Amino acid sequence: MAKLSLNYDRSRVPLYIQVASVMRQRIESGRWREGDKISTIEALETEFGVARVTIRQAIEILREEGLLDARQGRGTFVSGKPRERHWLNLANDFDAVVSSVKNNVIRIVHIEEEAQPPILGDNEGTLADAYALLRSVQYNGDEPFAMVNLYLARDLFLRERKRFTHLPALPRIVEMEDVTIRHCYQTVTIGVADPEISERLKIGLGEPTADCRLVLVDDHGVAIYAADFHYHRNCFALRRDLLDRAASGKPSSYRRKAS
Amino acid sequence: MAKLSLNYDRSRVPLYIQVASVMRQRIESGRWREGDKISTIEALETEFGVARVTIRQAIEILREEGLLDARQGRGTFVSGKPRERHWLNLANDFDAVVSSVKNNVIRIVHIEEEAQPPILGDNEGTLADAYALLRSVQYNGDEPFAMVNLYLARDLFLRERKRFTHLPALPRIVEMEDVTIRHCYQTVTIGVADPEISERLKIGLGEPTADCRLVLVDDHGVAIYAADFHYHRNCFALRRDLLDRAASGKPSSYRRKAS
DNA sequence: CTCAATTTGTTCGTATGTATG
DNA sequence: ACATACATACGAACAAATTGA
Repeated sequence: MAKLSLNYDRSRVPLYIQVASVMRQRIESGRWREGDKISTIEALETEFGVARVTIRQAIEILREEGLLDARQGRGTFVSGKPRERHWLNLANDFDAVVSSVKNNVIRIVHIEEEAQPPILGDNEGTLADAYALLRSVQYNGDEPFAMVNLYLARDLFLRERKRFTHLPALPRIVEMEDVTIRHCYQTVTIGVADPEISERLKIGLGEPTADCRLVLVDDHGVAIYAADFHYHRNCFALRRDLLDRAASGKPSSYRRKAS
Repeated sequence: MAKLSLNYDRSRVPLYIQVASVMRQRIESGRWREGDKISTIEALETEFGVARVTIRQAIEILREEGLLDARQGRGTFVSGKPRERHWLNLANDFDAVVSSVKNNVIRIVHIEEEAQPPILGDNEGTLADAYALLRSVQYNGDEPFAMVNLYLARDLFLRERKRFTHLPALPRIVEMEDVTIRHCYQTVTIGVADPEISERLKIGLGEPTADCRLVLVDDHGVAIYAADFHYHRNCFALRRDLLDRAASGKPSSYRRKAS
């Protein structure tokens, strides 16, 4: 492996933190299993191309996290696994989105009844006349795992102000008989925590998040609902079977179509 | 906004880099538009709760990236946007995956004909007898944007060793008449760059990546193909319309089902 | 039991980076 | 621009614990 010091310029993050990240990854991925003795400090020194102290600093970080246990004269051992990750599975169809949201424990932390409109992408419909902004945090027990900025068409918001300020908006919108949802655009990207997200999710500024945008477009082409879900990166996963067309009538297995 | 110094403990990343991340985000998101004069250093000092020099260091980073232009006596201006992001749209069905892979410019960088088997998830089928490991890098022009570790059932690999060592494997597997693909499991998570990825994608160690795992299971329940795609986070996006059931016969709009 | 090899723990000196006021 | 304090990183030497011959 090339010297890390060369890669160092690329990231500006302190070296020992970079090394710790990689080691944590090795434990998570199972490459280093619980109970294993990991390479000696000297070996890691060579592998990563950094000084002894730097390796020790990285080990110290993981020791504080309970992942490593270093014993003088014996070696360094894997003493635990990171908390289970990726327990949140992003819904893969509209019904699943609605029902997953329905059971969420949310806390509305900020409301603007007359907010700046959201910035819409190319194919995300046209803006409504006005929007309300509802900012909420979603909890799993005590742990915040997502922050949501929801731009809700103001006329819809005003119809049930009380309700929208306390409960998830999506199920209510679906219930409205005079609202037809034509499209539900979903975009998943990787973002970084701004001060607001950092504060709400208790993560570091600039740390990555899974950003999931959901835009509902009605039969007039208007984006009546535009929400940005910022998920804690550790809980986020999206799983699907690209060949599961049970609902679509397509064959559930694949053979070549033509020669 | 709370003092940044308070959040600092959470991330261990140098303060001025955190500040730079937030400023970059503001430019990307359009909150600071090109040509705009941004707040004075004094105002930023107050807003972020950090020292003057720290703000200046952050501005210097963005100046090197061509995003900001500081003029003595006038102020600091937004002078550009980050390179267009999220140009890569992850395929949403199996055919799209195959055809997107088909046109990829890849370079195989490492081969193990008898590799350790991959670690499979709960519902990703059973292991084949043996696997070959093919590591490749995908390019967009000169820019590497993804690194792939592909575990390919060894019997398949041996059938066309030459071909598999030069061209994307997936299209070839689909062509094989005696291979039936029953499932194509896809899992998207956020990972971090290990030394290998860091080196291949020219990004910093520990920086986030979009990790997309693809597992093909045949009609015997065997995982004949297990690939981990590690995408550069800036190019990655997943876009879909959760109500687009054109192919499925479901209604293409949504009204409530029952009272 | 002792010795040597191995491995982590500790300390020094030096240079540079980060952050404040 | 300066003075100050602390963090990061290197290399090297030595101390202490463990292991096995």
